Amino acid sequence: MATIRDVAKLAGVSVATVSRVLNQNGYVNEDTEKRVRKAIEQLNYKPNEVARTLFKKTSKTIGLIVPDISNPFFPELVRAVEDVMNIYDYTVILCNSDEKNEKEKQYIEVLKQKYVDGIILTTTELAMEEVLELDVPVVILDRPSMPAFPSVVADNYGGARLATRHLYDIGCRKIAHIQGPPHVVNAMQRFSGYRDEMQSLGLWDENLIIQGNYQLKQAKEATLQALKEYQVDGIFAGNDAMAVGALKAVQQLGLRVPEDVAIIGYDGIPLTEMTTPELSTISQPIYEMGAIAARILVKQIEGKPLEQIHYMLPVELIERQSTRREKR
Amino acid sequence: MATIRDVAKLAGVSVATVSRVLNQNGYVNEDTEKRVRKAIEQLNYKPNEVARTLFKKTSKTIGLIVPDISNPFFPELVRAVEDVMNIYDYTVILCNSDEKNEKEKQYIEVLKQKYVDGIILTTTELAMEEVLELDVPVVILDRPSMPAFPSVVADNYGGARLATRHLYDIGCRKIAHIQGPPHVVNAMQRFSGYRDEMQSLGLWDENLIIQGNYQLKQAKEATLQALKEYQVDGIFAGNDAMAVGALKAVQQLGLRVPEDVAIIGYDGIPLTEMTTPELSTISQPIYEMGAIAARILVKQIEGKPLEQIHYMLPVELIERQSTRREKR
DNA sequence: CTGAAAGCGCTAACAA
DNA sequence: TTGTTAGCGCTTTCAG
Repeated sequence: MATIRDVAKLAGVSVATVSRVLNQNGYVNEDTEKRVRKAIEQLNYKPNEVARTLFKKTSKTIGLIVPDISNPFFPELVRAVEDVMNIYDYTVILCNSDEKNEKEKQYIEVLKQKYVDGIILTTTELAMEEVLELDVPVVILDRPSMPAFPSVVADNYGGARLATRHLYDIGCRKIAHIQGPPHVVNAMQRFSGYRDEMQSLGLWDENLIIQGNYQLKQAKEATLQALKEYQVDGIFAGNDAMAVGALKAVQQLGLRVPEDVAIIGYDGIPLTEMTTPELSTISQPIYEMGAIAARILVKQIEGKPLEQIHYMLPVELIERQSTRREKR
Repeated sequence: MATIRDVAKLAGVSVATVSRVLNQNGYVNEDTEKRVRKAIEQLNYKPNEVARTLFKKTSKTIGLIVPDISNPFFPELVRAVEDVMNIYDYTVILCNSDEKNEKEKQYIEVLKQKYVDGIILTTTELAMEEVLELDVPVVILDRPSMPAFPSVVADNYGGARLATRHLYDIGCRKIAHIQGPPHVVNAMQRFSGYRDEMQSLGLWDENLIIQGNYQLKQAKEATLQALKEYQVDGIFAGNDAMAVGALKAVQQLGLRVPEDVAIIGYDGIPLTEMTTPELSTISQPIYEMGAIAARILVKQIEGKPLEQIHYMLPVELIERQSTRREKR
């Protein structure tokens, strides 16, 4: 590995001069510049990023903390972040927190020690103070929590009302909701949307709430249980995985989807097109959420003003077979 | 951010001494050590990783290059790598190559400049030379290609034979194969397994080969086409996504799965449990593959000998509804 | 057992 | 326009 000294020696100039041409910074004679560039070429010299980082305290690296990349909601989000950061020559360190406060803190510590230029955080668990005392730019993604930071989220409340209303529109009157984990903010927002819509339709009934934890399996069991005790003709699941669980439960009981029970999920992950029947869902602009988060992080890093601090992206009803009935 | 100088000053010792207690390296008087530790505590001092990296040329960071994290095969693999590296205090930089040589080269360049301690590579496209002249440890994951490097792969050939044989065992005689992209080594190995098994069963027929590209959509179209032209009673898809495509095609033609056409996929991603009927598949130990790759990378980094260079992990037949018929 | 000093590879004043 | 110099924060000889 050639260093800047080697280049300087070969070109017959000082390292300062080489640094100047490297960073297009300060004046340098045209001829000298040519010589330097030739030397760089010859030695195939690439500046050492670590040394640069040590001096400039900026690493062209960001940290991305997600609960669990193997949860099918996150890969697309991560991909979007990576794509955009890549454009701006940033590299991303991926961290899986499992929503554990302990792991998050640890990661943040490590990231700081590595001089990351910013952090994108997808989590709710993190105690405010921890993040507040961070001296790097932060963007909160997907799970709204701290108004103090820029954030990118989707319209969970509105989406939930939309889903509930859709089930109503196709004729459902006993609409159950499989709820996500209570400590996850977006799950609670979806619940609120469901509740408000049900109340305004005059259909609200506490017995229609099914406890889920965003996992297929648990949702299936809970739905099985619920369906035995209570009659329902529509299910709005808090995410797509749970919608699949509900689908399996309904089918296992010998009921038809959508004729006997209509089902709609939430998130719009690719999986929803793979079931039979295909699942209706509220689709979030996952890729766009990640991309915007990345872009506003870069803006912050570059010290540019954000024209908007909190992004709430619209969601969209995707109507598929699992809710396709005659409208009344 | 406190530096080692601050600690030294507060403890009334030289930085060298502080460094010694930090790295348990060299002798230091017990009392002195106590004073130093107290100072560290008081200032909440954390050594600056970047400075350390510059000096030691080791960053406690590795690069992980995958084709595309949003392809459902990779999240679990990535998760495994992250989990294991985390245990050894390494951090992972995630890179999506899209199997593009250009992007891979670029990433490798960047990773080298950041002094990563090692690279895990999931790709076939990379020209040998590029990687060969890397001076950091490398592990090839999932896609066998270069015997020069340690690798972790699954038994693609054996798995394909197993799948084909399974379809035969449940009574299929016209067994089609949806092939993965020709430039992907593991797709070709699976094809070989299929071909050899079919030949040894005396069922080989070139017309039964369907061209796929590992994508659901394309596989569905191709299968639709194939089914119209040729009668088949079993389909072995080169991966699970294509198996879903095949499933959709078969269902669209009004045929029953598994009665008319049995289907088996490959990979064993969670998705296979979510379809109706649930898909039989050849399950690869995805998490384990990632974990082993990470472990042997660490071993290499630490300069320890590998007891084995090439790992070929066994696969497993998972029998689900899509092939559940009476055996004959 | 401890400190002084050199240097990892780069950048940024400050002079010249 | 260019070179000299002093660090960024850490580790490691080498003396003492």
